[in-house]
Amino acid sequence: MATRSEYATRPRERIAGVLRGARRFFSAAEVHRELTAQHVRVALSTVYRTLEHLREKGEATIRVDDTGEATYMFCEPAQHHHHAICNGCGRVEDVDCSAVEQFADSLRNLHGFLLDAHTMEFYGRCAACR
Amino acid sequence: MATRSEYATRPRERIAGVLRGARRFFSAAEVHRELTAQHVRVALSTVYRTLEHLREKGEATIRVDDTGEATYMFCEPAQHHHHAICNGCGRVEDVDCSAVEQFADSLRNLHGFLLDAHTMEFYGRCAACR
DNA sequence: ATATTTGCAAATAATTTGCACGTAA
DNA sequence: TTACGTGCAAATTATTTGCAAATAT
Repeated sequence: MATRSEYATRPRERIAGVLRGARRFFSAAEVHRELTAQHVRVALSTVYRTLEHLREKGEATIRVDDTGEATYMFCEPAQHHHHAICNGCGRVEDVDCSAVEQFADSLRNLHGFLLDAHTMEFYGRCAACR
Repeated sequence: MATRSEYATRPRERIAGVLRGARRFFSAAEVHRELTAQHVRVALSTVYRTLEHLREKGEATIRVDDTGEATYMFCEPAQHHHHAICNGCGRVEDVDCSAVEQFADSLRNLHGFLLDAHTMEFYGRCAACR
């Protein structure tokens, strides 16, 4: 027993390589396109499975963009933080925000709402793109 | 000229009626299911078109949920505010948050990031559900 | 009248799945 | 070996579109 998965295969390495290439979110189609450009043939379904696999391992974060497409990015365990996404290059910066605790209090006071979780994203221009 | 659309049709009234029924987000499928339950026959494509139409008119807000499904809710012009979504009943409460201005400043100072827009959502239990 | 809206069926797009074959350990 | 991974093609799901018929103004 103690069946642990984890085979280091070429397709997986290449897919992870694409994510490692830039700190931004990639859709399965983008990863696949990138690999094709590198003359690496991988099935699109494998890209989907691998991205989901990375997420299960906690190595990647998922984000459903406003068109409904799922995108992934390498992202540390993420002790709660938020993302600032550049509209120019897509680069993502982590934003720690402890001030959120205050929101939680006012939410309870003003709305009687008990906070379990929250998401925040900021869009704009990173230092390099503006 | 001055071609203005806007026909008050029965399907549109019924679809709007569903949204009016609860202050929460509905997917096209949910609206359609609801109407079917009310013995109102409307094409699913009409639901899609009508929801999108309501959004264009500024009467409804769209939200792509974590599964990638588009959902809509009636929502006032929305002088910038955020949503507190109940995990129990889905009810949505508006959360005004002027404190965000402060975030904008620290973002610029800490990351050199110029903020254009942002989104925030809070999940938890509303007063009625906890 | 006539411009807009609807229903229906077919087309897309993103994602998932079944399965025979390939491969890491 | 043999359990896990991959490719491929077919199946799902959510959403969109073309077009003739229905409807609001």
